[in-house]
Amino acid sequence: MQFRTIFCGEVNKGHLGETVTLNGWVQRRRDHGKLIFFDLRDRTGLVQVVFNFEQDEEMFQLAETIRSEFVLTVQGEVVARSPETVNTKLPTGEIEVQAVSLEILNKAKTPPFYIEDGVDVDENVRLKYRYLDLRRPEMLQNMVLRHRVTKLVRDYLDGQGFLEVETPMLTRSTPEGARDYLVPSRVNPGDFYALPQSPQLFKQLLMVAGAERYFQIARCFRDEDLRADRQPEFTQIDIELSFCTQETVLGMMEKMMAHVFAGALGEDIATPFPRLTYREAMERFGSDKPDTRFALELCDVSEIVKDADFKVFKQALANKGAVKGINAKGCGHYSRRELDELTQFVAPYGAKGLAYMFVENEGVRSPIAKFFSEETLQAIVEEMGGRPGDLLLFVADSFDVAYHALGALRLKLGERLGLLDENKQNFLWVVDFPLVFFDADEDRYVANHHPFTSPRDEDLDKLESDPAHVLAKAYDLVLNGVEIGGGSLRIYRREVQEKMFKLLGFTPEGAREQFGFLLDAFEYGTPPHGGIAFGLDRLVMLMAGKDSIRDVIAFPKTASASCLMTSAPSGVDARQLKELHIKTDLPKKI
RNA sequence: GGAGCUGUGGUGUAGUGGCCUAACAUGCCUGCCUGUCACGCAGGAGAUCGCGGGUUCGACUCCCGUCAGCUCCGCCA
Repeated sequence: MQFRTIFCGEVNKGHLGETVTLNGWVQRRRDHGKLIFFDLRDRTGLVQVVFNFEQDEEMFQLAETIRSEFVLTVQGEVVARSPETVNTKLPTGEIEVQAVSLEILNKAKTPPFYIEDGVDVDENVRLKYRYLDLRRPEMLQNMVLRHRVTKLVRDYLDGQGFLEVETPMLTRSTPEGARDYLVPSRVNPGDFYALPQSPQLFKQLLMVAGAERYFQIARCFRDEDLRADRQPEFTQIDIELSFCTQETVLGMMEKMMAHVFAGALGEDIATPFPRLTYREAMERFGSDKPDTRFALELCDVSEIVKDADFKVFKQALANKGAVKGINAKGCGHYSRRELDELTQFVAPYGAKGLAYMFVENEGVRSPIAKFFSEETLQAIVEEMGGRPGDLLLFVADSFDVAYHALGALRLKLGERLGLLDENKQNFLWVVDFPLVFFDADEDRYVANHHPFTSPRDEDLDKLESDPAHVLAKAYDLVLNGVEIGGGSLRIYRREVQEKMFKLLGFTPEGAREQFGFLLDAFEYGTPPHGGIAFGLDRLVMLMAGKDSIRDVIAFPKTASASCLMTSAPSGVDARQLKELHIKTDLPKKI
């Protein structure tokens, strides 16, 4: 007989008296001799199933053989639990299912770890048995959240007239930017495709093609070292539109974020988002992706200390650097050991030391206090808003090092002082990025964003004379100190694009060889256009409250870019290599 | 390319030179149990302490190397 099939987590008092069919996995078995309870689990949750020896001896004996993670189909009557046996911890705790038939669809080996939330298992094991890890409700919820976010994005963009278009995964390698993943071409021996770092050029060509509004949930690949928020393959919400201004893009994206957060988390996000210029972000927070959930802003005391006779500060200023500080509010009790720890913390960012001053009722206590006049010390304390009980920390170095070190230190202090409010969603646009910066190693200008980013109109004339001070029509979206998206208005005139390539050190021939198709396209009526790309993994990670994008990617890679489940990457057999005309040249293993 | 942390039954941990014939919890197996829900009770099996070398009378413990995972710096247009 066929009964209504129902999800485990959705059985409720409305089904009382009904006989239903349940499919799922055995979460836990509680065997009382002549009475057995199971928690049956599916995507939606748990429900308790009861087997009674007296009701059906044969079925009871079958039930006795069942173990964790067996796959069952159970038919049974939904009955109310007596008040004293209600389980208030379970959404389905007011009812249970009295089994009338049982079929074991499949047995299961004992899993290497318990399928439940909050298990503390080595990530090696979780990744090797990812299919079991994903059974845990927490991980399932992350997948559901990710699905909802992409659906909300699609719905929103569809409503705005965007077309979802797929662009190639096998594309041309470009030396600019990150390392490419290369794919050998069998048909063209010795030639390689590259997997896309982003669909950048294709989306611009779609604008030339008249698509006007394009988006894609696009997989991107970068062969660089990994981090908690960086995987070799990751997903972008890639967006481009024609006939737009920067305001059009930012306004539309703010609405999209509000739509996504409302739909997926039920959270109201206030728009418009605050904006900071790149310069202001660096000066106040030492970062181009500031976490504005807490203050602890950087201060510049260069002007105040410029005449003081302290060698470290003097030297930094003589080298056109700066003396920057941060007021660690309420850290006046820090020990020598804690200060050493902070000094060690900033070392990898290039800071050669960390000067400190304790603000006390009697004045400033510091080993370097003797180098400054009383007035200077007072001016420093005043500038930094110091009150008794505060600790003032300083880095004197180049601007780059001072920002980098203090920006990192600020985050560290924010974390230590418990200032990272997990209930806040602080969106922020960072705008007016420099178009290029000078790379001393390569002895040339390098695009800050990418070579297709448009300079601001008012800076066009500086493109050749003073490129370092040209600002770009570029913008990043930052959420709680994480860069979740970035974009720009693009260059759409051939002559500007050629100037840009020249600035970046391309010869006309070199530019033509690599980007000839783009330059050609620009001659056939290219509309002004621009766009943005969001890191879907990072966005979902933040929404899920996780610290690593691995938790929101179904099958992620480890820090050494390998998959512990499939053992990718792996060697291939000689025949495959021969067919591709590839010889490996590896150092001999000892 | 560099730095740090971690690696002990299936899982999570304890063990910092002889107390280790490696402990605890949980899981697993067997038996008992009709209202449990992290069920309970009794019994049992299960680990060459990541791998290789060294120091030592003696190494899970110290040293060197190596592998794997994690975190960070560099890198990531």
